[in-house]
Amino acid sequence: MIVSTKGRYALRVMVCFAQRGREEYIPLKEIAESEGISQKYLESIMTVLSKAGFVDAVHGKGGGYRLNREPEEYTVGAILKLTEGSLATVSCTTQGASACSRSTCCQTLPMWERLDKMVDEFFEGITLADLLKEEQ
Amino acid sequence: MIVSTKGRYALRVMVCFAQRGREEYIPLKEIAESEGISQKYLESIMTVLSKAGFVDAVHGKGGGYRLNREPEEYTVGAILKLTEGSLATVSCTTQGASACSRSTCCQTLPMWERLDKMVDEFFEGITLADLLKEEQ
DNA sequence: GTATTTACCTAGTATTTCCATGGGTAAGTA
DNA sequence: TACTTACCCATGGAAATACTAGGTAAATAC
Repeated sequence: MIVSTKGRYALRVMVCFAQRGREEYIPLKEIAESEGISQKYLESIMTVLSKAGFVDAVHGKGGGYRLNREPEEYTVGAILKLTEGSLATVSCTTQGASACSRSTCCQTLPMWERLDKMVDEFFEGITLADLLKEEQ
Repeated sequence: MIVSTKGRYALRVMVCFAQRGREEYIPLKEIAESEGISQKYLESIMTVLSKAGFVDAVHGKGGGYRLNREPEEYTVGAILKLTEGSLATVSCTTQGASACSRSTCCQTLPMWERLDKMVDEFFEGITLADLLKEEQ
């Protein structure tokens, strides 16, 4: 598995906010219920999104969260990298060249690097606006 | 991370066998030492490769393992699927359509399915022979 | 036929990551 | 002042990961 619930939840929630527009603030409780996600768990995810400036937060009644920018301006890659920390497919490529003693002669490393690049380009090529258009 | 050490070790070991040809059997101990992998851990991986008919095993002195087929006939995908069990990037796509109650209306599911397909085609498009040619 | 070498089998275990849960505090609104 | 909301910190269970340990069975060499 390359993406855990944390990143997947973050993405789904961001899609929700994108659908709702930037007119009003939506409380976390509402999003958690409509998406069927644990409210407490979602809190920790929203904190990350908020601190990174992906969403705008307001306390008190009538408060909640909303997007800070237009859906076109968020790539799936940016959201996932923020919440997941890394999207590396193997640890070989994450830890830098010095981590694995065999990196200089490893026959499989170039393949992992190509895969990482491909996955990164895939995620960077999709925005929230693209996901909104998605139909089943 | 999409591929754990188990799959990565399996791949590296298969490359080793491919490099050594099918003339002689190579004992696990030799491979483990040259690759710097725990001998005992590698045992469990070789058992899987052996049972699947990917390698041929012979007991006693002069015994060991060797490839059963030519390097061109092994795709990276086949080796990884065998040892990792699954190469699904998210659990949404693994557990079948019924697993996630939101699969029919999920705005992100089509993206995960496209990613899975892309990754699968990537791995299926590379053989052991291709890895042998790899240069750093 | 005994010793050695190798693969094969079963079980256990320490560590880490994942996926939350619980309880409180601070900020803003009616 | 009461209420609603975001924010903060600590804890815990479950599963996976990456081994480790100790034995058994098969083949070969002497």
